[in-house]
Amino acid sequence: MYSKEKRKVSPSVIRRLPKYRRCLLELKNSGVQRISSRELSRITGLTASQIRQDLNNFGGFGQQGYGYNVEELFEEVGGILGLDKEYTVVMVGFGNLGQAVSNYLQNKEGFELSGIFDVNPSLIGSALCGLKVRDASELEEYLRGNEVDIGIIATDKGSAQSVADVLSAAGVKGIWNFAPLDLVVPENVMLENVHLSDSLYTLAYYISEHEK
Amino acid sequence: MYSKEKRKVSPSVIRRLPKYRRCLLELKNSGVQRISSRELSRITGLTASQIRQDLNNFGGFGQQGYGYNVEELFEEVGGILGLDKEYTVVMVGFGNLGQAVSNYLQNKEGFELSGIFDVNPSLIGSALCGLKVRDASELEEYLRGNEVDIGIIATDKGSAQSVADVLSAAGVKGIWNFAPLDLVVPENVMLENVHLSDSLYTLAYYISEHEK
DNA sequence: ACAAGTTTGATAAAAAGTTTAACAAGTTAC
DNA sequence: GTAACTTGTTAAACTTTTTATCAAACTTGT
Repeated sequence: MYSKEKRKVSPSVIRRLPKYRRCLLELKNSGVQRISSRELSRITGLTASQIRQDLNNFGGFGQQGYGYNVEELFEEVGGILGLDKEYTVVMVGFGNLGQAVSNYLQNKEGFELSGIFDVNPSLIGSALCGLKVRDASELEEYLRGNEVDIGIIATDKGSAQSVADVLSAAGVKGIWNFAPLDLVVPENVMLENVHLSDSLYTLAYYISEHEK
Repeated sequence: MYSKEKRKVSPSVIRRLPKYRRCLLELKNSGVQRISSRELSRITGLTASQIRQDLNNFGGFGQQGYGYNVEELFEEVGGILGLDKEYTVVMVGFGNLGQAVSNYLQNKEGFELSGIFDVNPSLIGSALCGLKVRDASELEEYLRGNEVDIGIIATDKGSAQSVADVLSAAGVKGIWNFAPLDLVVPENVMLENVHLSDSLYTLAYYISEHEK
């Protein structure tokens, strides 16, 4: 087994990977078997050169004179993104957003929701998404007994950091944070934020900027 | 009225503005009246130089020897983001995510949800978020009779582009898209995406990258 | 009113990141 | 076998982003 140099791949490239994958899935579903960077360029709006260079960060998946095999490349990109693995997930905070995201996860392969936690007594005990909602105070104990890869935080702002601390201490590998603040986590815990307010405000900025 | 040069401000700066605002709000709520870029640096983790330069893209809000007035700067940043205006919003797609986002908007000042649309017969007619859910086929007509600034798309992938077309044709200023695809919109319509899958996959990437 | 200390706004320099261009070498297809 | 095609790779160009610096302006305390 040869170990490839661990050069860091730029964030811009990483953020384009899901788009490539989405695009390849559509091609695959349409029965297309091969695709050239030129064609992909036409479809995605990116330059062919950029597409080739992006993919080459991870290896040479194409063949001169032929292009890329759609199905193979789709799998490769999935592998790069870590989607060939199975992740165990807990949801902390089961308000509207937590419920929506939990539901969303039900249809996602590779991400298995194993526990749901909330502080609201009227939610605790109810069975939703096929799981019983547990009291948030049981989170720490639950994590001791169950290996969890990803913790999702959909609590309010006030509780989020302490939840993040508990999750981090328990050894989760990543946190998907929906609470509107900047969490502090150990550097071995990967943090990905979905800041709805920031996104909406950015939109408001561009709207009002555009009107000038 | 003097018109400032319309130099384009970099995206990185724009994406930091909501963070500044969040931070300033906390300071304001804590009763802090003045703040220097040095202090802000300590709190946010950004460099003082960068903070000053970010703010100076929009004007000189500080005063030498003093720093910034917290409340004033908070308002200024809000103004830059366009949060001093009122936006009329419609939600298209009222599944789990649409409901969660609608609920989220209820507590947001400046964004008034005026219409909710879905195709699901079991939802249509029901009153949620204080509004009656309308049949999605009425969207076009509704937009003719009501001025709407922002359209939120929380439909499935298949319907999203046609909804975007209807919204764009009706003259909305911005689209907040939650559907997992890249919409094509006229350049006078601002588009902001919240791609949950992309975000989750990015997290998966960094988790599996980190394990190597 | 003054001097010492503070802090901004602005400019310039440096660094980092990203995109594009170009082409040799390998493949395909006829 | 040859013409057309397309990748992987390198290098260059470009853009963006960050950091450093300092004169000018203000505050504060005496």
